[in-house]
Amino acid sequence: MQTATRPAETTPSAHDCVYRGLRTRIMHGQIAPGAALTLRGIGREFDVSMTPAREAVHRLVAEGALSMSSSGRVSTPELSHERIEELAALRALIEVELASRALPRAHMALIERLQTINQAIADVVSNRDAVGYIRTNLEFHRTLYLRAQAPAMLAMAETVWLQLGPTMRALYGRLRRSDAPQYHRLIIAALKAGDEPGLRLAVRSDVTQGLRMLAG
Amino acid sequence: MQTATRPAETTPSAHDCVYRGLRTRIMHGQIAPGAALTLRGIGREFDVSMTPAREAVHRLVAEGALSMSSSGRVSTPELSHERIEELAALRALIEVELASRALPRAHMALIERLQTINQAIADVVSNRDAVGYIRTNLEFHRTLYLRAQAPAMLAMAETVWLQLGPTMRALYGRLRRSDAPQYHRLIIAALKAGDEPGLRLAVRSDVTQGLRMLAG
DNA sequence: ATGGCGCAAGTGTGATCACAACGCGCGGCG
DNA sequence: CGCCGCGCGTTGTGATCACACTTGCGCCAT
Repeated sequence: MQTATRPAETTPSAHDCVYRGLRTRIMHGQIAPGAALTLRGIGREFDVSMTPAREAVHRLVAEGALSMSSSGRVSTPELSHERIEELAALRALIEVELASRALPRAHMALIERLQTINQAIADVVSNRDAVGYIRTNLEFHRTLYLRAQAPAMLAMAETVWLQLGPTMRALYGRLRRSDAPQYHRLIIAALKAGDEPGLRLAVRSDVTQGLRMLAG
Repeated sequence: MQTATRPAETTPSAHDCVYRGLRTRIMHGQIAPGAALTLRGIGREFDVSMTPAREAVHRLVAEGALSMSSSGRVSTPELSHERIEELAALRALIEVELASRALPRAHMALIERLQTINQAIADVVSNRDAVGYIRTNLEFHRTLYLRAQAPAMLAMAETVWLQLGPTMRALYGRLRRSDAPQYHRLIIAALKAGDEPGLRLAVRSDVTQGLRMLAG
């Protein structure tokens, strides 16, 4: 089965390829909550055997991105309100810290890139593109947090994003279209002003605003 | 990641058994940093084939408990000072929140159990039992945080403990023996008094005190 | 004696197979 | 007409095997 393409000199291990593919799909909300997955189906889709598919699925289950029934059947989880509230609180805790650490290192080039991404968000919002909205919104946050130089914290934040992925799409349906970049502008303003309390409040508000209606 | 699920009457799968065995060993500091592991060796030790051993190892690598070289060789990681500082900050963020959420639900039976565990800590400390100290100390924190009714946060905290596991033992060697339960007593006192700011400070101090000397 | 080279043992990866458990649908019975 | 039981297809699990790659050790040439 490993006959098709081997162009690169570095070996991109199959299970990692499957893992990344599924991971971005889940994080971007391309899989509905409650959807079932099968190892053979995944293997067929990615042109690998069951072994790499099983490893990728187990890894995602371990990270909370997928849930596994007692019989081993795998599906995307449907989160309870309590769990959504918890994950929102975790986002607030970690991302406020990441933003605070990124603040002293945020120079003008970063702020301009954030503004560019924010414009892209406005575009996908006007196009009713749910997946594009989630992806671009996460890109905004990741771009800011990369400046914090805190890989372990960023990994934790991405794990939380991953767990919230499938429900994000459901959230998008109820979300008012126009208020998407509202707190993003506050974040950018606080970055420009070097206002740390304002930045913390803006990030916390941005993270909490959408999730509150799902949890409450 | 989810440790709360009961296996019920079903036979626990082999890879999960290997995973839990390795996980507790790593978290308790029973494996030195930099030690190498082989899939066939693990399989031989747990009397399973390579397949469950590989899954368990990959899962631990995904959680940051083990590190994998470019050739796929697996060993326990040796953390940099920056990473230790990050993980300590994460502990502070998450565990302070967990303690704060546990405070309104903490009744007398819980406080008594914490005092019992604290006495056990004093015992193992006097016996120079590093592994026992780490295990009992984690039991103290877990017992408190279980009252927060926040499984996602607790899972995050345990992931951080897991990553710090191999270096915890190295920390224990430099640690003053007598000051171990010092902040624990402050935690218990704050719980008794219902003093939330005091509790937050005590937990933050307890989490940060030992790790600061490793990171700085 | 020492440094480079090649072979052999060992390791991770992925495919395939045998097996047990679960789910679902069909058919018979009340 | 409805309900229960059973059999087949499907799924996850774990063992085994073939293969590519790394590693480390010994041997030969300088």
